[in-house]
Amino acid sequence: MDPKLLTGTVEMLILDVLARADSYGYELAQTVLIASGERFDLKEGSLYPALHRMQRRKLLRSYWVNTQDRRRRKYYTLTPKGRQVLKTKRNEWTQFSQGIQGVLGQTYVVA
Amino acid sequence: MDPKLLTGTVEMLILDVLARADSYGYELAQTVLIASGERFDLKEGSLYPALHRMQRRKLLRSYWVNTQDRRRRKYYTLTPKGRQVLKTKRNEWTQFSQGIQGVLGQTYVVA
DNA sequence: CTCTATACGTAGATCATCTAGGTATGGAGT
DNA sequence: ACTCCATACCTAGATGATCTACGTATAGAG
Repeated sequence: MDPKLLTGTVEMLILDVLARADSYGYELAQTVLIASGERFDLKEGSLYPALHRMQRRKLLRSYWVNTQDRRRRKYYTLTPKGRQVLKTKRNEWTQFSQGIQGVLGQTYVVA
Repeated sequence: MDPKLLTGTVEMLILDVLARADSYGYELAQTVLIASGERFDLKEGSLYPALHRMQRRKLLRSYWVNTQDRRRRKYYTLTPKGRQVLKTKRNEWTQFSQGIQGVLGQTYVVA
C-alpha cells in the first residue's frame, strides 16, 4: 500500500487510539497495526516525530512509567484540545472519503 | 479540509476521470471539483506537475487540440499501463479506507 | 478598460513521511 | 558466552507531493 496515503491521517489515528486509553509509542504502533488489519505499520520515523509535534501543539501530555523489568515507557494522554482536534479530524476524514467516493463512484453510474 | 489528505490520491482521481473520457487539465479540475461535491479543489501547482509526472511514467499520453476560439487544450488519454495502475490504486484505496475504518471503528465497539 | 473565466505552465516553500542509524534492556536459543 | 529478537526510546537527512504565488495568453462581459 502506498505509504503516501497515510499522510494526514497518522495524527488522527494516534488521537483516536489515545481517546480510548493512554498508551505509549511502541504499543500505539502495535494497536494501530492490529486494528488496521495489519495494514498500517507506523514507522518510528513517523510515529515519534508525530507524537512530539502533537505534544508541542498541546494535543497530548506525557508521563514516564518504569516497568518492573527496568524498561521505561512514555505514556501519552489526550488533552481537551486533543479531543477537539480528533473530532475535527474525524469530520475531515468523513468529508474526504465522501469526496473520493463521489469521484470514484461515477464508474458504477457509467457501468 | 486538510489538504494533506489528498496526498497520494490525486493521481488516482486523475486516472479515474480519464478512464471515463479523455480530458485536459482545466476540465479535469472542474470534473473532480463537481464529482467530489465541491470538496476537492485541485490546485494548478499539484495538477499540472501530476499530469507531467504521470506522462513521464507512461501512464498517460497527450495531444493538443485547438478550439474554435483560439484556445489550446492539452488532452490526456490513459495508456494500458495507466489503466493497470488505476486498478492498483483503487485496490490500495480500498485497503487503506478499510484500515482506517478498522482503527476508527473501535469507538463504536467501546461505545 | 478592467475583471473574470479559460488554459497552460513553473519556482520555491512547506511539511509529513520514510530510511537508516543510534542507545539500551530482557529473554530465548545455541 | 554469544547471538538474535522483541521491547522501547530517539534523531538526522532524504524524499516527494502538495501548496502559494507567480507568469503567459485569449475571450467575453460590463
